[in-house]
Amino acid sequence: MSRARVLLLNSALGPLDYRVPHGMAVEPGSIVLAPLGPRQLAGVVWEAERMPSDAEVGDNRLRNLLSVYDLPPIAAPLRRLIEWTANYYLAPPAAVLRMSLASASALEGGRTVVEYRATGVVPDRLTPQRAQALERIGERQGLVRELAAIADVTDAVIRGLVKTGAIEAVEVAVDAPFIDPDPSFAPPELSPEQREVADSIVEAVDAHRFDPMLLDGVTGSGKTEVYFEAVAAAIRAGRQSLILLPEIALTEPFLKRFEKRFGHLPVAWHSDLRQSQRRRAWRAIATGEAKVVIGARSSLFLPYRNLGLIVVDEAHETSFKQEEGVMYHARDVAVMRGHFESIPVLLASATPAIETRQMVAAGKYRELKLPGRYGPAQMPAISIINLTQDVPPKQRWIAPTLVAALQETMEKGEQSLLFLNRRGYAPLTLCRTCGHRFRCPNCTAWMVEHRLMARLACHHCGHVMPPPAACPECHEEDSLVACGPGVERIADEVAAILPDARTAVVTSDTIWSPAKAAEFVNRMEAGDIDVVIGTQLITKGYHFPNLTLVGVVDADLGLSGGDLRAAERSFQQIAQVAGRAGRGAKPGRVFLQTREPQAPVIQALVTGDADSFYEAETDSRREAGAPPFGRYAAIIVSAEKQDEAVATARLIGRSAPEVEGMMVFGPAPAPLAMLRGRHRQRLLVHARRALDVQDVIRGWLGALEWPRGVRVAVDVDPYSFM
DNA sequence: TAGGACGGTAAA
DNA sequence: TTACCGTCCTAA
Repeated sequence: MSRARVLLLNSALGPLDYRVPHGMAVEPGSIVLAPLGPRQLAGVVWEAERMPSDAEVGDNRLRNLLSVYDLPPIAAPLRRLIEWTANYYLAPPAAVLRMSLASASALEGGRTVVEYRATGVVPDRLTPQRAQALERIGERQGLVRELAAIADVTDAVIRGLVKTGAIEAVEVAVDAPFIDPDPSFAPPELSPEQREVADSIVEAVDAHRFDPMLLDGVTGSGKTEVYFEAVAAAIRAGRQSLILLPEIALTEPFLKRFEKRFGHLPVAWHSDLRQSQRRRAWRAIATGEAKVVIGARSSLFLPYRNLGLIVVDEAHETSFKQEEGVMYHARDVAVMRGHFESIPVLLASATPAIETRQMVAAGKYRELKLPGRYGPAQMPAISIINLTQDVPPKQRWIAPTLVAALQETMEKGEQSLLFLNRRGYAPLTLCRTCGHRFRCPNCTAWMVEHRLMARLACHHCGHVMPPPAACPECHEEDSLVACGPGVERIADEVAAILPDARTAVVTSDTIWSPAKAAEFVNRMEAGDIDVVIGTQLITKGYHFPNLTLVGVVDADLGLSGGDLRAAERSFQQIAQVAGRAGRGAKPGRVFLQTREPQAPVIQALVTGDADSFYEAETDSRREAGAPPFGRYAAIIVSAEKQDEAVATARLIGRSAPEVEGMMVFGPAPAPLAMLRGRHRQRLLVHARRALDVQDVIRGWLGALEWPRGVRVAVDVDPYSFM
């Protein structure tokens, strides 16, 4: 009797054992359909010794597997990655597996239609109509309606012929195949330095060995062109490449660059794919048809048939950290996948994370440096606007110096960018009469005014309401005032300063699809926009040669959060947005508006001395035992009833084990004490690096029980402390 | 007594 | 997670 351990697509369940019926062949990795109670569920056969089950079930109680899907099995390196991810991030293995089998419909097969063609069989009764049909159809194949049209007979005649066997049905795949990118389509001219770096990556691809690398070069130094050479090498070697990007809404310019280099588009993978696109992409990835995949972080777990290279572009981006469900960091998991697959992993960034720099310093990652900007472009000059001296007028946020710079730039026919990482018109609305503030009913957050949509919106749960005419508290009319600036308000200010300027607001509210991104890029390139006002969405990957002025409206904003990465993130964000200026032949200027000109971040940006800033940041992390020198894990308890959340959090706090090298802080109400209608409490675990803190937490929480409806999530290596 | 809401539990 | 079952309550 043959039994198989199966990991089903049900996160609440561990692995279950099944009987393999006679005539069915399975191996570890086989994708199978299994009965579960009254239902049927897909799953993957696993090595029993690697996936312990909590209760052994006797042979007599096993049920038969129903079928094996006609798909390549999940290969061992991916199975190891799924195990590693589940173990490291304290997630159910099935939850990780679900990311690999991301499309239920893809398992069933590609979409097909039934077409018809002649078989050569002559029907018993060959009526004139039938004879005419067979003669005219000849070798042709098509839908019934099409054949009837060709033969100039009715559908019924064709169907009659099908019945007699003179015409047969054939299933035809409707999904058009993806066209392979051509590695030799338009190779770039690389500088000698770029060529050297590219060759070094290509060598690693050809050697098919695990080789984590940091590709470090200022914005505009041509990192993309360089790693495209490695992608070309992988295509030539017949292997697949995965390029991970942080945001997919703005991949449009990236896709264009790819198409220019390789002649065809890559296969895209992100959460906004339609079901049919998802199915088609998944199958192409699993069969090896997709040679290059551009994807959001979830593309990391897909079952590539023969992966040869992973690139993590803008690797410093914190959006690679998944903040719900399986809370993994795509950058780190990418390196693990490279390890299991024995392939190179390239982390590309102009502003690498301290964690990544430390891996280089420790000799774990190799560093490849691109020295300067490519071609004639120079790095922009960065200057400070001290907001305590160069004061904007009341209810305005752009200082006179920056106003003058905007005017000059526009007069020269060049483009400007104002950066403010705040969506909407104003972050807070209050009543002048009674002081009432508009709060989200589901979250600990203010309702943000969006004039373009004529709504107040919560940025955490999506709750919206029309802007009220009167205060709901004191019923005073026309008493509501907008407090503070958002990008929409800055756009109004620009319109007041430069009445002739053509402006564009670029945020996730205005650029929510690849088509919108393309439209914006086209308008920008055509010179139809003078001033762009944007959030961090604009910091990523755009290349506008005529953009010569960047103004950072509030350079201090990123420091307010106060979490351990605030200064670093602030530096990265401003350095990235500054990098949008002067990417063509014309030199760029950058102004930082700040109230703290002496802050280390600001000084590092102005002097260009990033190294000492990073050194100081790294030292302070080392002293605090913060990542990457020590580790954190957050335990987030949430429930609809506040007392249940508090009680469970206290129970967890009380039960914390005494472990050498580990400290537990809290519980305390989370900064976002209420989110989407759930009350939240947090505990923070700090551990020294060598401690297997996951194992401790597993044992600790595993021994506890809490009421239904209370959720306890563990965020290993947290990035958000909200 | 039928039917609905709720909570607990099994699923191999 | 989902389906099912038992318990308890209410309306008829």
